[in-house]
Amino acid sequence: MKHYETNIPSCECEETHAELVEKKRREMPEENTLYDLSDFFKIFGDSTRISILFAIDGEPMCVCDIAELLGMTKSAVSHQLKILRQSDLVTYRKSGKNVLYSLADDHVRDIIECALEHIKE
Amino acid sequence: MKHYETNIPSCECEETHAELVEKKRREMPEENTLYDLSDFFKIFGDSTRISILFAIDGEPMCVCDIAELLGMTKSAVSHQLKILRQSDLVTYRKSGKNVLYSLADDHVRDIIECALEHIKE
DNA sequence: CAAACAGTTGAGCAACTGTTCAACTGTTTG
DNA sequence: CAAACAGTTGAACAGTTGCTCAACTGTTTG
Repeated sequence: MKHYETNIPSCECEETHAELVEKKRREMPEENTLYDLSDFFKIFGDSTRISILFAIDGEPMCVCDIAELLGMTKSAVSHQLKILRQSDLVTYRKSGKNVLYSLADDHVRDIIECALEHIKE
Repeated sequence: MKHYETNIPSCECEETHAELVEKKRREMPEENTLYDLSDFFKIFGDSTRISILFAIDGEPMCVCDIAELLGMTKSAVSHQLKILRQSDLVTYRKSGKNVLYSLADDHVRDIIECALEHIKE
């Protein structure tokens, strides 16, 4: 669509597209980075896990209490906590019969905050 | 399980848990906010969509070129673009046979940047 | 106008995901 | 020690999701 200068228009167009694609290809992040990014967002892409993160924000909570707070079974909560644990988004410490979960770091809060701002529009 | 007023200690513990749960319940965001948040993150939780967002960052691209860049069919890309359109994360304008997609706003960049920082640790 | 191309769309399918259920471990307490 | 409770785990099932395929619309170009 650009550069019809001399005579071969459709060809020029092809070139332009190819060039743009090549430029973009060089600018793209590594494939692994893209997978890491989407995997990271995937964790937050479930309302149960988001709820758990809010629940344990500030003060740690045990599985039993989280389950009651969210109106879910301990099993369901535990399964989700496992995923959050494996992603290093939460930490835990045992306290007698209970296991107290807390947010791993402030970064988690930041990202949720960042998204909350986008949503409120 | 509650209000054994006078003498039983384990009951005290129950009370504490119930109080914590109630406190947390008051601090939790509205249910709809939690769904909105997770729905929002869900969009980013797919490597194809993340790739598309990176692709159209800076300079707009047509569906055909995005497809070539990512090594996917136009159909697959179009399906994902529809989702991104419905979430207001991208905008588009027609240009002859082509449809040029771009990022809807800088907010999108911010959030991805925010997550990228968390990942690099 | 017809052929070629860009893009969209709906149905169908395979893969994935979240919850439930039941069985299990480990700690506390009578 | 046994009962009760907190938590974890794997299998199974239902719901969701992303890609493919084929058919379609709309624009350009010979």
